[in-house]
Amino acid sequence: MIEITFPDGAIKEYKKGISPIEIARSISNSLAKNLLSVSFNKKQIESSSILEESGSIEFHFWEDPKGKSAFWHSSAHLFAQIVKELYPKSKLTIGPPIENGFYYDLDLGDQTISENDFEKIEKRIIEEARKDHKFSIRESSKEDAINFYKNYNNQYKIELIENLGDEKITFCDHANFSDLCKGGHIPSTGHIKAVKLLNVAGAYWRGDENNKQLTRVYGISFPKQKLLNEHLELIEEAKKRDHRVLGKKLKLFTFSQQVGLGLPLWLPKGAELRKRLEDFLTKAQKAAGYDMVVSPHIGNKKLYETSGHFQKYGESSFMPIKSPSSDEEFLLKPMNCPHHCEIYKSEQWSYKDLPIRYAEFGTVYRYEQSGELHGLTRVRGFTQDDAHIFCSQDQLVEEFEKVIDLVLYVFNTLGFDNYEVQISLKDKNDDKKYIGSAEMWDLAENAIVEATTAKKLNYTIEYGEAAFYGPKLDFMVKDALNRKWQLGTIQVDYNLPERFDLKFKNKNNQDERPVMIHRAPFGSLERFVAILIEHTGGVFPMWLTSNQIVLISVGEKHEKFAKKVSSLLEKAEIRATLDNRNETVGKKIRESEQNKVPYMGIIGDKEVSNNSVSIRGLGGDEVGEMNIDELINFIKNEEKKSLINN
RNA sequence: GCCGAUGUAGCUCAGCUGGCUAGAGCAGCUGAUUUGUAAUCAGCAGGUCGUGGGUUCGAGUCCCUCCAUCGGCUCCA
Repeated sequence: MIEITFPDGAIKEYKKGISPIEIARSISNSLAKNLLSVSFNKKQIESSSILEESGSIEFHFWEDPKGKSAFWHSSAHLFAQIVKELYPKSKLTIGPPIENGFYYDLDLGDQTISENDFEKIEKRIIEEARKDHKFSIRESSKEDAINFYKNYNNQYKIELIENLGDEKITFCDHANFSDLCKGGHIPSTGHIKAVKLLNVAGAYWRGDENNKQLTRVYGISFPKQKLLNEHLELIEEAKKRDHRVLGKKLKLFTFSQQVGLGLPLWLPKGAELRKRLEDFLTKAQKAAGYDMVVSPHIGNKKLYETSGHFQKYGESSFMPIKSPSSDEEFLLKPMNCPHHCEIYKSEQWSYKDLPIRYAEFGTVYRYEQSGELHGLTRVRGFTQDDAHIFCSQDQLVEEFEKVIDLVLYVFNTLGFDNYEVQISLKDKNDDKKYIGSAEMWDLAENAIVEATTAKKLNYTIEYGEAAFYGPKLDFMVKDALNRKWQLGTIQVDYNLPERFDLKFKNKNNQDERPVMIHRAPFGSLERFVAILIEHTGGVFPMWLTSNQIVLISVGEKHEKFAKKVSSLLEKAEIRATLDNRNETVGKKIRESEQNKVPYMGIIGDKEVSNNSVSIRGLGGDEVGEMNIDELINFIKNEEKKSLINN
């Protein structure tokens, strides 16, 4: 007998050799029927695996991410089976579950899969799923496994097997199909009731640009058709929040081919919004002891050679600008740090002066590859809310923590509560990508981990994601379609102070090197506004919106009073506009709704005689009739609330 | 940069398997209407169908080039 511990702490005895699905059945049939996957001693296994020893068990269902992942993993197997059937010459490579669905990378040889083929593949998948094939795991020797794939001439799988080392090699079988796989499947294909292939894309083998490009097919599957429909509706809804769509509708920004790719043009409303964000951060930074500086849009190439940026990015950047008179060359400023280093160097510093904090809304230009441009989130000209802190080693962790506070303050005020905190360290196996000594890197990495831990942030560590001069702490936020974007970033840097020979006098009147913190709470104004649009759906908080209230006059005879209200609101510094066009009230309200203006003030006979305005909230909330002073107070109060509440 | 898809008026889209002067709604302009909580009515104007080439008696429609956009990959100081 073996003892099985359940998540609630209950312990039950079972016969040795029992499988998890049998245990589930012993509890209830419906439990077994809905069971998708199982963890035994925290490790996800097959529900048909034989249990030889005591341990803890946890059942996974659709509602559980581990259940979904087993479900999508298994769907990828089914997909692969059908691909091999419809495209016999194709070679399978890898096909993992992802956050929303699964993908499979295929080498199709001279064949192609296009979106037109999806329907027939989906149909075959469901036909096959209905046959309720069992998934079963089978061990294999390395030799047999390699021979199996030699028959298929599949060098990819062979490479995978060869890289497995001494691990046990297993296949997963279902129907007449086998795939190299380490396990974690649903019991049988019958659970898969709906499948949708989403798109095809190119993807490099093992993620390396120098390798062959494979065809990646993305898909998603569900245990109920209804869930698929809901998922597709959700995607449609999310697309409506796309900042590129809303940015156009709300007249915030535009692009022009004449101006150039990835070079955003801010329209008046967008520029206003952006300015308000800048003012908000400027105020917070002033309170946190920052000083504003300004640096030019170009800099001598030598500046970036000193910093090391030119050696790293020069070839793949905008080409240097030559001056007419001599052989000097300038670069469009790709980052602000070297300029701030030179500003620091313009004076002598004592330990008593530190930390020095230079902030600048610095516009920079980077030649991003054309395929990477994406609305406002990835552009070639953008403004960083940049700052550089020069401090002593013993101030470092405290300064870093203060920056975390500032980033969190910005995120909280704007309602970004779903951020991920990522510590980006260097790739230990590829030192060539980085500059600076191992000791410096250790100091920098430790400082970040220490400060992040002290702030009790829930972080993940990503190796190989560091900047070339130092590790960083990134705050990642998702867009409407769940794509992750880096917004806030904080970086520790020992390298630039060295390269620029920065110093200060310490207590013993000796020269000492400051440490540098690079930081940007927004990341860039462009990307931040993009994500803000997608999160708010264009309904900005009162303090930020460019138009707080639209006054709507009912008829011509109300215009005079409406104008008076309008000018009184403006005098009170309320952002109000007057819609006195010769249109119906219904139409004016509709347009105000579409423009996402938070409040509408209706002015007709009643209001003129009462010396009042009737207020309607966005979405149809009736706020009520109020006189002008009340209205001013109301708007002011709403504005204040929107800034404090979050 | 790479893979795939797409590109018709300011915007959203129709235009089947190639066949007369390319359509609609919204927006715009003009006029009528002076309006009470999500679209008043009528008229007008607006497109060398992304670009350049080719096939054809004939191309928005088929083929190729380039450009741009979208979804990914790679990259992201």
